[in-house]
Amino acid sequence: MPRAATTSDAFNAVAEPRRREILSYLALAERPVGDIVATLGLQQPSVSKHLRVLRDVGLVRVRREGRQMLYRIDAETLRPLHEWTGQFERFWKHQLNRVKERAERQGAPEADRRGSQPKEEP
Amino acid sequence: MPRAATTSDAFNAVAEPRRREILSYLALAERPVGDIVATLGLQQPSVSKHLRVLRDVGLVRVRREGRQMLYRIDAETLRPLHEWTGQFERFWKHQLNRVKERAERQGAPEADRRGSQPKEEP
DNA sequence: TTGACATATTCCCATATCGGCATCTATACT
DNA sequence: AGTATAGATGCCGATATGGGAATATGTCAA
Repeated sequence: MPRAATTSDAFNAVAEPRRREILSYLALAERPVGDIVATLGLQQPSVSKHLRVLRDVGLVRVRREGRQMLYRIDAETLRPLHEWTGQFERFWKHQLNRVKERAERQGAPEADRRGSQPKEEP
Repeated sequence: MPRAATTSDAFNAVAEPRRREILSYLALAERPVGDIVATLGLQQPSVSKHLRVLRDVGLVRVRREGRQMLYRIDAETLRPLHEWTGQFERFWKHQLNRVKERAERQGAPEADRRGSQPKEEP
């Protein structure tokens, strides 16, 4: 079984750096494909394909405007990603954790062991 | 050119659902491989491989304890991901945006056009 | 030592990927 | 109608992937 399709969810779609760049760029404003090509310095077909993926997972929306296609972001789809990562926020939020980690690693000699929770948050 | 390696960065490593599950599980406490296998119901070799990837990108750390390998999360690596997605937070944070979007799409008829920024935040 | 247990690594395979290049479609312009 | 412009799609090839099964490595225990 190969890797999950890039279009399977936002996580996979966003794994590609170029796609991230495109999204960041589109966060500024709605833009036609040509602008993306010019700004990011990618091949036009390449951009179209990336946009296709982003479109399939619902990260962007399109709208025709004469011969151009105007892409705008639909970041709502990115929310789960932000929230999922937020689950681990406590691990970096306060340097306090560093202290705690050291303590757990060195101190508390054999108080708890395999199977017990090194309680991260009291 | 194939997709970037899963070990190329946290974005790619985390694109795999099973790897996300493992991380969430490890967020609770340091755990030996066997616990992960039992809890997530995956094959042992599969878990080992996933852990290998997570290890390579620095999302987890290992420590030997007798015959078991105790894995613990090193979520610091996840921080860039959280921050990158945070860049788009304003798109969902307040419903205000919905209002603004409607306004931009319909109102302001032909004031700005191709090339001008539909300023998202005043 | 030998054996049992915990985990890691290797090999095989079907598949989706991204880039490059060529081509197709759709709209506009004269 | 004919041409130019904006984008999309199709085909190709090299490659890393994740699952499965088998096997290897490492540690403890008798």
